[in-house]
Amino acid sequence: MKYNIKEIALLAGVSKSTASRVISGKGYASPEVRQRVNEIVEQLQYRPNAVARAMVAKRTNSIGVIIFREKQPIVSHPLYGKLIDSILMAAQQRGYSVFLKTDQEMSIQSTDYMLEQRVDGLILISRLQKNVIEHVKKFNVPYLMVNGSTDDPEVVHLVSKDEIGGARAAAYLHSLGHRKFFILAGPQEHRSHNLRLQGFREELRRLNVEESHIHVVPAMESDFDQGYTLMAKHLSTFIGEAYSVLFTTNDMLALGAMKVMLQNAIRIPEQAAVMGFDDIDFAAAYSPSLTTVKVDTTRMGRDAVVLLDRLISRNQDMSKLYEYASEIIIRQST
Amino acid sequence: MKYNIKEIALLAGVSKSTASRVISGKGYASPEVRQRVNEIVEQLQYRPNAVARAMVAKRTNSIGVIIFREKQPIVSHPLYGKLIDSILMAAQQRGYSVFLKTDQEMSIQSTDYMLEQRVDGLILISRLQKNVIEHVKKFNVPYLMVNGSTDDPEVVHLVSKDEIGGARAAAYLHSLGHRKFFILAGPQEHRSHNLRLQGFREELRRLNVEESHIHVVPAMESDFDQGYTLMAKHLSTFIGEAYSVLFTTNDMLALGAMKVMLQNAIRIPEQAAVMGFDDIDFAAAYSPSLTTVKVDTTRMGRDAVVLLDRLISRNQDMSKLYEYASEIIIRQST
DNA sequence: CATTTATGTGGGATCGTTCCCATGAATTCA
DNA sequence: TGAATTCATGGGAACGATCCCACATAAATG
Repeated sequence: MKYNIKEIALLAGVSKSTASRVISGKGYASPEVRQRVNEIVEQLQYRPNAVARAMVAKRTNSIGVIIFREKQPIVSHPLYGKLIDSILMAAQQRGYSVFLKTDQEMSIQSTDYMLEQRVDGLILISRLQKNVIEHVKKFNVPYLMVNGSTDDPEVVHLVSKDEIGGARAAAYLHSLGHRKFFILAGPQEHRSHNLRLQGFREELRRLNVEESHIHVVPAMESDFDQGYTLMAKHLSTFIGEAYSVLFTTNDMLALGAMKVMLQNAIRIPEQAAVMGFDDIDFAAAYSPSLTTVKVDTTRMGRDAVVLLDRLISRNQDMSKLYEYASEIIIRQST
Repeated sequence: MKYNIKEIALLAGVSKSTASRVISGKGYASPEVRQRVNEIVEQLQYRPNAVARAMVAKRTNSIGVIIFREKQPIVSHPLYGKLIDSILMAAQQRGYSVFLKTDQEMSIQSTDYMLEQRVDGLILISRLQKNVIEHVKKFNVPYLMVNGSTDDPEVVHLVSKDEIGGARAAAYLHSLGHRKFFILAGPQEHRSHNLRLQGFREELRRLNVEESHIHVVPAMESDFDQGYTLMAKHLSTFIGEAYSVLFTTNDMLALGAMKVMLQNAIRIPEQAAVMGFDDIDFAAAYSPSLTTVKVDTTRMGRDAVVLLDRLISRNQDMSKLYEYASEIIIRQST
């Protein structure tokens, strides 16, 4: 049922070398021989064994994507899902297969089986501990990071300009006339949450908004439930002190908070505006739809593959840091 | 920088056979030798080459997941994302790596590179053409289908009991007192959409609901935008003829439609109730949250891996059809 | 003390490709 | 016509592991 190239060669009446030349498409072979071999291949539905090929080529034509989740599943995460989607698409276009792996604790082991030379390169997504980078480095497998937090100048990494995004959000809200800001800030050990908040506050300072008119509530998680819970808890403060706008460091928090507000008959945006960050699909779908800062995840994913591909071919020195601008998407919530 | 077992053996002062025995953990080796080899392995951070291993073992310890999308990216699809998540989790637990591939047209080629013996088995998700199954069959790679539409009794497939789910939804809505039903029905060539609609109508018939009190609007797509567009178009009918409830064959359609209703100040559920199908995460998050029929995707994904694993070990005849019950989740929209 | 049995170890074939190199046949050129 | 060149093919090593089998050596048995 399963043939190897030797059998194909035998049936075509040629040597396996010749058969190999025809099948792989490199090297001499006369038209007649070519035809004969191809016929047999077609007839028997022969496919060269990728493993054996990889063995001699020292190239598997596959890449590994490792993504670190905190608690929840990650593929179904509205943001990371998009990222994976675009990575998948770009990789397939370039002839790469994709190994996908998620891991809860970003332990050294989680990368281990990717380092058994079964992938040509690695894309590491989200934050990870320093020792893991060290570990991966040791194996000199080409790799890069997307939205991770590293200050290692040797590591190629793709990040969004979260600080600028935060600043823009602040400027935009201020321009609408808002002067009292309520903020739900996701885990500060996360690069994005941290920078988004920083950028936002910085800009408010620049705009001379009084410090006492800025209320920051720290969030331990960054999901819908957390947004809901925190807003429910602080609703009285929010209303009592008449904050006119809520800014959150990601969309999920915003949507969760918005749900509380809607349940309490707060009219959005008339009574209070809401602005998130990420532009996940549901930001547009929610009612009212959510004004947010869009991160072009799709482009980041595509670029990650392109860069990794280049890294794999080792044919050029490249810069290490790639930053992605973010864009304000105005919707009904402001 | 990269060592092979021969070099490890040399440094440990043993033959590669002995080294192999220590490293793979099968076969004799004296404690001293064992220790010596392990030391070298640790010191040089040696990892056996997975490709070479796969070559002789004829086992790659990886499985392929192929998922067919119509237009949009699929991983970020709220339902399929979940499925993939659980497959990933289960596969990792069992020591499998996962190749992920999405394909627009479910062409024969899309499975091709999975058939080069680089995976031990295949999980095919969503519908696919008949000839593709034939093709995969030819290669006798173990495989199974999740939520695909096939009547081939030889193919192992996992499906949700959509018909029963539809019936239950109808019964539930009827029990609430609804007598005029407006339905948004997704593409009928899809197994799930088709069966959900059938089950729903069947039950209404059983409950003696007049045919003229059932209005079915066919949808070409099954996403948010489609739900929005169709509801916007048929809103006057909906209101004019005083339908008291909207049922859709999936949540995305429901959410899209709900947005139109909210924008037109229709009070949900007082004025009109809405019920979807799937129980995607955002069904709970929406405001008002959506009553729906839950499909236990997580369990399906896990089971798919378990079954495929069994199929790979070829050690038992197993039944071919696995059906998953669905459960009504009551929320604010009804 | 000879023989069997247990205990370790190493040699070499094997998996299915690719690719280098040698070799033979056909063609071109002086 | 003989040498150089091109064209076409095949032999065999290599990739890096596993694993069968043979072979030592030591321990146990009669």
